[in-house]
Amino acid sequence: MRSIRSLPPAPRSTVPDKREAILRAATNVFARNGYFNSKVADVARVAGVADGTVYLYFKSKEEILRSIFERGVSEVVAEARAELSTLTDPREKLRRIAQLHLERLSADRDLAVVFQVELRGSTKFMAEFSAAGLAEYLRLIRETFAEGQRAGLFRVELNAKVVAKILFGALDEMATNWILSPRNYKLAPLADQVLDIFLNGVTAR
Amino acid sequence: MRSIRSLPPAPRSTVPDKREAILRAATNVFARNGYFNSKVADVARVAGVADGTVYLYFKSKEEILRSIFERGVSEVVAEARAELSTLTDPREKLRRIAQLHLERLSADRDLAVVFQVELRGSTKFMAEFSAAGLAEYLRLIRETFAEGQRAGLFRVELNAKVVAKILFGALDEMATNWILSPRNYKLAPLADQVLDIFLNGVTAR
DNA sequence: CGCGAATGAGTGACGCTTCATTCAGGCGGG
DNA sequence: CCCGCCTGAATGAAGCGTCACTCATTCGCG
Repeated sequence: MRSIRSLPPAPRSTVPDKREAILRAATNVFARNGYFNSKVADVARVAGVADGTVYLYFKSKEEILRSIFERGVSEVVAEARAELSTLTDPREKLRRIAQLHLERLSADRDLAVVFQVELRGSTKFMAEFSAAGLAEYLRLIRETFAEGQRAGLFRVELNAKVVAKILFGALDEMATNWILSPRNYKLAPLADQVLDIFLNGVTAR
Repeated sequence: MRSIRSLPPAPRSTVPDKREAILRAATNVFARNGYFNSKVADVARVAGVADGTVYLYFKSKEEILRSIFERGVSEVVAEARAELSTLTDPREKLRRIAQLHLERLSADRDLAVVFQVELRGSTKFMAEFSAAGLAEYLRLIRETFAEGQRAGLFRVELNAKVVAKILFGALDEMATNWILSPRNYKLAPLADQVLDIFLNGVTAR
């Protein structure tokens, strides 16, 4: 295991918002070492605060992870809903969802690692993830698809729930592969390739 | 955290192959509590052996997880290759791959949890997983798809790598959702629904 | 009786969390 | 205008429970 010590602590004076600094640091440390292998002391060092300070802002190590997760989900869902209101064609909506999904993950690789890998690392977090954010996200996809079915664009015999999972799963796999790959390619353009195949598969003829 | 103590230890005499018993027990315990929250002592109790005995068969706790993973992957790839040799149509081959994928996971829920959740819980295991088994599995899908492209069945402009990831991702999401769902539905039939949409999306017209 | 397999209590390290102490800066009285 | 008081934020050393792993001892079979 590589030591975290190689990273210099952030200078004391440049950290105005401690809570924010701790969340950032934690995202970085968790992404590098994994949640269970990360020490609260590492997070504190990278954040430029003392160990004890972490506990002025978070009840426990676990709550730090939960906070990273909650903020990420609420931001992305809000952004997606806002963007979608400007579009009418369900096909364009789905395309925009896919683009946002991959754009957002590729914009912050550390956050992406936490979401794609660390959050999946225990049934407990997974269940939470599933119950809270993922469920709502899948619902967004499902409803958009159903809208397209009613408009006669998509095959009506398809189960919207299953379809939503297929699209999400395909995007999720793109993201996970991108994180694990040593190659340095662009993630976002894959959204269009996925949508191309997906729309072809579900379009009514 | 729920105690493991509620499970009675297996009777001493009924455990002929200790290594096998430990692997089974570990799959069960890891699936219930997560790898990092599981104690070697729990695994030993469920396996019906003493703590120390675990170390006669495995170098470390981590090696137990690795062994579960290696056996699972090698079995499934071997089975898939054998089955595929009896088929000629690439479309049928892909369908069979998808069916096997979901059938195998639904046949052993504990194993499925370890594969879908626990194995993803650290970039380290993920990277290993990716390098070893998953890469080969994706290659199998990709080559089968490319075969169909050469035969004029599938759209030649599609990137076979991306297509393989889409199919895998969709199946993977079905599996993960099934594990996390409290509902008790059949996983395997979803393979056909996924393939239906997938083939529709990639077929040359 | 001998020997390899199995045991499980012990150990040492580790890391989350606590809390007695320090520090910084706003405020009021002289 | 200055100074010392007070408050709450910040500190970081250490307590304390937890667990992976070890090894001296026992077991049981041939």
